[in-house]
Amino acid sequence: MDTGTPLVKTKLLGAALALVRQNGFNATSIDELCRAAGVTKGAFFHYFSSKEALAVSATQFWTEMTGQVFAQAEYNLFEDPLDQLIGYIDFRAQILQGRSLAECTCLLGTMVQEKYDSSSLIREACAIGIFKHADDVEKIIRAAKAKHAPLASWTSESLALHTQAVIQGAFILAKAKNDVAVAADSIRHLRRYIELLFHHARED
Amino acid sequence: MDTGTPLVKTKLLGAALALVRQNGFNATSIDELCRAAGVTKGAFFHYFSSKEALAVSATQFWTEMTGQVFAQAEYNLFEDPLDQLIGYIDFRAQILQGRSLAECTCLLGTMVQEKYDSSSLIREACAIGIFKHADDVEKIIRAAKAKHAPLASWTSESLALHTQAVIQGAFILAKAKNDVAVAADSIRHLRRYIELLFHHARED
DNA sequence: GACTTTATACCAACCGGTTGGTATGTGCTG
DNA sequence: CAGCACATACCAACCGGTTGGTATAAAGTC
Repeated sequence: MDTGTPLVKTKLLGAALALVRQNGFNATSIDELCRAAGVTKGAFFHYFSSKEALAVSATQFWTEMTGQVFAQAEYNLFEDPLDQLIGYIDFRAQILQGRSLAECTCLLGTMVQEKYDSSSLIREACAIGIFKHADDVEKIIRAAKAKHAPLASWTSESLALHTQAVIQGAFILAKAKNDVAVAADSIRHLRRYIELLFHHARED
Repeated sequence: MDTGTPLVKTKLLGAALALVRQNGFNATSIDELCRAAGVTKGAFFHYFSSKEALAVSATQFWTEMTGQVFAQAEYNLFEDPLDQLIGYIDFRAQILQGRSLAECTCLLGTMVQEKYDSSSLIREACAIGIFKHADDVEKIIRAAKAKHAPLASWTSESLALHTQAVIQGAFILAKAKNDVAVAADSIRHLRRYIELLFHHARED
């Protein structure tokens, strides 16, 4: 069996996801990372040329991982694209349940806020992950719009981006309050907005 | 004239706002802070017992500063509370115009994302600032709801928090894209949501 | 198929610079 | 001359990154 990527590298990336989501990127030292992964520093620099390179790899790792989670989620099986969209929103809310903040928040949102100005490489890598996911959501929205609200003035793209903004912002409120419930509340507002948007369009 | 707070302390706090918004809290060193403020390290530790204490002071400084900005904004003069609310949203969008990311994003959102798990003091200080502002918005929403949508099922509190989530999330997308326009787009969706919410209520 | 070469995968020790923080000094004010 | 408001000098710990090295295995050579 060949997994393609060596075990040590995967362990380092896994440790990076956990530690960066908990303490942020700058506060996570390479030594700490190696300790968590049970790996020496030499191994780290064998696989990553720098801490910045690890960050970029981590965003790719994250994007693949989460991409699979969403691709395998139930809501994709719904027939009506509007049901898929609402299903996606509900799925985002469901992910919050029973999870600690570090377990349910977004690595990319966390990292880009720290590094957007100091590392264009990391900023760009985060952007790719975020907007790729937004694009997946946009496909659903576009189909839903074509079917239920073809004349609506809003674009599928801007609504897709808005869903991501709400979710990212919900995480920040949750971190401030140290309680994921407030994030679920905000996602519920997002759900209602989308319902109103499509409900309104049908009445036109 | 006695400003109450010494000039050196104010200069340090001002430098802290600028540097933390640009590079984050962890990436901002005390030396760098002193250099930017034109002050020695001795002066820093004369006014702040630790870097953490500076962070807490900075959140209070920020909350007072932004509190004044919103208190003096035009939208407060509108008669109808719903106009005030829409005016507030537009004001938030307007702030983005012509400003760099570091100049228009929220210190508290930036800081709480970095420190929510590692410093409960900073987390709490950020929470106070964020939820105080949300409370100001809630007062407007409560008045608007009483007048235009008294029977609506959503609470003023959760809608106020949602406005803050959207704005915070919009900043993250803007940082990822390195472009404030995407934030303005999301705030426009927030505006439409509120309009739909109140429009819908009137039809009941 | 024995022998050499080269590349890979790691490791422990170490490096210069920076970090948050301190200890001590100094000038100014009442 | 007491005390506050700073300035200077310094420190141990930690930072990201480099070093010189070893063990293993694949690849080329005769």
